[in-house]
Amino acid sequence: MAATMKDIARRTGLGLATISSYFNGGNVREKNRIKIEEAIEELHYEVNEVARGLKTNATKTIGVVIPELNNTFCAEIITGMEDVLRSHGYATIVCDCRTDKKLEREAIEFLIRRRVDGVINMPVDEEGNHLKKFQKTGKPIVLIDRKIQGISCDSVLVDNEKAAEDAVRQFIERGHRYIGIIGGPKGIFTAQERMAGYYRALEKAGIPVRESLICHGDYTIQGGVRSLEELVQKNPDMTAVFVTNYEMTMGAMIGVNELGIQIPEQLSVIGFDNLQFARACNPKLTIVSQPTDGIAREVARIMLEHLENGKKESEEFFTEKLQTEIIEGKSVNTLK
Amino acid sequence: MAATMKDIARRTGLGLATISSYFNGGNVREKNRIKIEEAIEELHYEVNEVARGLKTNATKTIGVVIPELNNTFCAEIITGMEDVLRSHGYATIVCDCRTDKKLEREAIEFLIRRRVDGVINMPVDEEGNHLKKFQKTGKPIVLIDRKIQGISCDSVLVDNEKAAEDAVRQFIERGHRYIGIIGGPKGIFTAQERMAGYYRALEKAGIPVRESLICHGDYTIQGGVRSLEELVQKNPDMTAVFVTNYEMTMGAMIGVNELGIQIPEQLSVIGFDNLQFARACNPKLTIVSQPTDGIAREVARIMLEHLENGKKESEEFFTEKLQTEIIEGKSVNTLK
DNA sequence: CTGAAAGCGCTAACAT
DNA sequence: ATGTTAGCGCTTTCAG
Repeated sequence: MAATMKDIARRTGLGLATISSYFNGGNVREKNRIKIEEAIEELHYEVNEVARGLKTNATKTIGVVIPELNNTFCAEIITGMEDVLRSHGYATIVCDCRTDKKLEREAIEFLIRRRVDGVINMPVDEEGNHLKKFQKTGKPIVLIDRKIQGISCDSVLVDNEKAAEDAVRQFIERGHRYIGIIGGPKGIFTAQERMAGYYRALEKAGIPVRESLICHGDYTIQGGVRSLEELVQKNPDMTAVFVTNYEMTMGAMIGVNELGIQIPEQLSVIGFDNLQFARACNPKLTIVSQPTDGIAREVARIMLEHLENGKKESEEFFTEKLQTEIIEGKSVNTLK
Repeated sequence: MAATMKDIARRTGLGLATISSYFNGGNVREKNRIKIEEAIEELHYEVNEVARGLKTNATKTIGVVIPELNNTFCAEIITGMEDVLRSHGYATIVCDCRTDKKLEREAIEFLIRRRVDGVINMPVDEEGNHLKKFQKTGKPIVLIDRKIQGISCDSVLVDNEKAAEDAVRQFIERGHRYIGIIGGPKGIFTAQERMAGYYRALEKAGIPVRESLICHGDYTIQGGVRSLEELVQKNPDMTAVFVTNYEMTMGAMIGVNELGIQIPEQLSVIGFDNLQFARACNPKLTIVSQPTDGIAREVARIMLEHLENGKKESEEFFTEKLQTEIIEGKSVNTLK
């Protein structure tokens, strides 16, 4: 068994409180401090955070629930958050709910049982029912990518509608009129926003919407492949396509390759996320780039603020909206 | 404050042991079971795993320490492991050590303090010093991608040497003689093995090794870009290049694009990992594919076996070696 | 500055 | 089958 504080108390002849005080930054006589440190060394003592957590009712652990770890956007966000949280002594338990509402709810319950100090969630269930129970604990929740009515908490979002509008306008300005979109699942907030941006850009330009140019993918690579094939097949006159997340962008490129379509001569493309992938494409892809690292650090910062300063429930909750950026490649053709 | 077992004992008029027994699969009279369930419902009771962990000396938590979460190979492994571990009630704490030995050691200490039941590690420190302390707890360790002398534990590896040899032989059989390699960091085990495979393939074919064709990257995208540029510049006669991980493969493709090199006419390429990326390249990339999901599930399975069956320290430790596969694309030219 | 003692929420004997 | 009780390792009064 691992050494305990009792062991080191016995060994040094000191009382428990002194040892505890040593670990919690209290004042300990120089002579005793040395004795304690020797004992720690010899006994290979390591604080038991579990016991500490039980006593202090704070586990120094944050639960993170995301739809797919295997999605670059999510993975990048987690990397950034984990970095800052751990540097503040917080552990991160990541739960991948596979874009499944039931699993998402179970993940939250799992985290409640483990008494995490806070939850960071990129929600699948737009109703937020899964969060109600955690909300009752009074511990902080920070949402990524979506605000939820009825759950009072901070949210860090991206201006998805503007991102999509900008991308589509880019096509329009270059003379495109038959512009396809590979959107996300209808139930997903970000997907709805991006779709709204598409509509708005067309509307502002007075271009009529054609149903067959709109395709709802599922944010996966295979979905991207299928959607691209479908769009191309249904719309021989389509000159441009906007793809609304990274996985589907990769899928669309696969489709383009496998169909032998030339970019941008036969088809102009604007993708989403992952600048490096865009650079690796030939020709380089124009993409909408989200500030992933900024989101990650912002989310972690907000969470820490709640945790350390004990931000009260009564206070106002923030909704931060970060801006995206279009990184130009050579995948958009200028017509005429 | 959250409800406790005491609360539900009071509410039902039952004793603590009965409640505990209810939660741990013991026999409880039908009438009481109903009362208990009602109380749970009304009080929104959720088991406190922290307290349980303190008592049972088992946190049902596994620590995972990896070099880069932001590396697709790692992210995929984690996804798979987390899936099976959580379905068995285990939480996963992931620590990204940024390929830094000091951070790796700190991560392990962090996990020791949190009393995780086991550690899964894709080690950066080839000496394994960081694991010594955890080893003393007698709890299980499973290593990914590398075996470490002196640390007795199971390991799940990939046959890297053969993987590289196969790839290089593929070039040789198609008539290539000036074959470059973008290897990994010299200190990394998998990188050494892949490099060894390169040497072996050349040796078997009687092709002399030329130093300038060997480049040590750092397993990052930028490293891949730089390495490709360097190889091309130093070796005007190079006709093929083998890239030894995914990130550098993407980097190499970026380099190829930015230098305007035609694949496979001017340069043949074999990459590593990520079939989907290979498909998205134009032309489709030939790659060495690792069985990531297989590794993930195997690692998780081994860990669970230790945890549930209490596999003894005295027993033999396994070293499993999984095979890779070459997925052919159109990026390898046949010379004359 | 240090020691003694209570208790966080749970499990696991041991009684009944 | 159910109740009682003693800790698990720590923090935190409260005394001294």
